[in-house]
Amino acid sequence: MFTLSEENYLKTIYHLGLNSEIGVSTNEIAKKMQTKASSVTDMIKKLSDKDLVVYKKYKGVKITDFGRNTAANIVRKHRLWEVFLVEKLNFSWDEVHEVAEQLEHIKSPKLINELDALLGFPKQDTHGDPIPDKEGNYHPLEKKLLATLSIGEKGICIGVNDSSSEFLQFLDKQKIALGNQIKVLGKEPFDDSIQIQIANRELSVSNKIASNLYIKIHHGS
Amino acid sequence: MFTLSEENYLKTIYHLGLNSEIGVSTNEIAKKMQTKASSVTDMIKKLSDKDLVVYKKYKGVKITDFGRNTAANIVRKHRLWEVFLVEKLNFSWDEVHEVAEQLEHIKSPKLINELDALLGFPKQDTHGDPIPDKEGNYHPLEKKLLATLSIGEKGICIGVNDSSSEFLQFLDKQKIALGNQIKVLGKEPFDDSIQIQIANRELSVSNKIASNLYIKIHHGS
DNA sequence: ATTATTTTTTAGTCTTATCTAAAATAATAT
DNA sequence: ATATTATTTTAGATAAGACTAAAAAATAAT
Repeated sequence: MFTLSEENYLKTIYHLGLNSEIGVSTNEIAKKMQTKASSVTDMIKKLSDKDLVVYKKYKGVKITDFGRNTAANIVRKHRLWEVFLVEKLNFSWDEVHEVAEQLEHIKSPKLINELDALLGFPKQDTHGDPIPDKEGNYHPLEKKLLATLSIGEKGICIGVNDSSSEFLQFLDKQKIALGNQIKVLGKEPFDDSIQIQIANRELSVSNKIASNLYIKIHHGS
Repeated sequence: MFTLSEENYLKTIYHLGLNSEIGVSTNEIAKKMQTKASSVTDMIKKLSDKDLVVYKKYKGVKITDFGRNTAANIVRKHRLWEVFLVEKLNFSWDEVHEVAEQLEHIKSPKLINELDALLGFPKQDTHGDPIPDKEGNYHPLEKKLLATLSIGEKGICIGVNDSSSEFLQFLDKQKIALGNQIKVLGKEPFDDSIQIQIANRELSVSNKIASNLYIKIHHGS
């Protein structure tokens, strides 16, 4: 079994390493975890001793299969708890993260599998992120950032990149929700803002917003 | 906010002090928590610094109003989670304790109050113990140990003293459940066993069992 | 190719929570 | 009242996880 700290480091390494083949650097981890590089080095050695990562001095870390599996299980717990909080306990999607950060460390396989069943085996969490199954497998959604769409393209709003309270509350205020259909009406080169149609309304959103909103593209029909 | 360790010590002191006016001794705490007396002394000082207990050297500790309130809140969380695990996640009553020990430390007032609502504001947990309200108040049930009843007395089985898996599984096997009506048919002086009638069956239970089962007495009618 | 800069690691310190062994105090027995 | 025993506290050590400051290695710049 792993400590709270080990689990948090592992999760960070897992997320940082998802979209890159090369190792994750010490500084990257330190920045993400708001800690010092020396603390990261210490912890990396512990994770390496436990075969969760492969560590080469000055070369960063790479997660092992065992580490990836362990991390996916923590992510599974985090996301299932998020769904639970929203669906069963009336949390809004900007309130769930902090509590899920705590709940993800609870150790009980039965608990999490029963929770999964209670929620009807959801495939995505409330931010549109996929929920790994018991074996750690999941299907990443085919998605593009709104900012990368061309004029005329349309799709469904399925996730966020930044899940800070501020951003999520902004979306709520603008009545932009997951599941909404979005169509790009125009793009303004001057400030890179984007004109969109969403739920029968027309809206102009800044590039910053558009860079944090994931869209699932309609293929074919 | 308090550390995991502080919360666990406080909870133990709260429980040990419930039925006695005098202070709780260092050794009592050490025994209950499976730790050493010197560790208890160290922690007692920390709890005292935080005004959770009053500590006089060599005289044990007494919990303060603030400490009692804090402890009651942890107990509230523990017992609500137990109900949740049994009612919503198909746990049996002998499986809940270990997981609830973890869940009771999750910090989120909204979480626990919504959970309370989801469960329909239960007043007792699955072992018959009362659940404190938000303010830390609760009504202890009027209860007697089965071992203390006289021949002919009857009542309802409402709680257990020992909530170890072994004991709870024994009760399940004997089909003794909370809510069952029990009548004392006889007492055997030789081994202090007790003959009872429960749900139309007659049963002889040992003194050890009878000393761990709480009965709510029928008054009047 | 040698500096200069950035990144990473090491060495040493701090805090929290634990322990053992010894000292101090309290309780008990004679 | 004093000696014995039991309890509690202190002193010092250890391990985990974090930090600062300095050294080492890798990268970038001239």
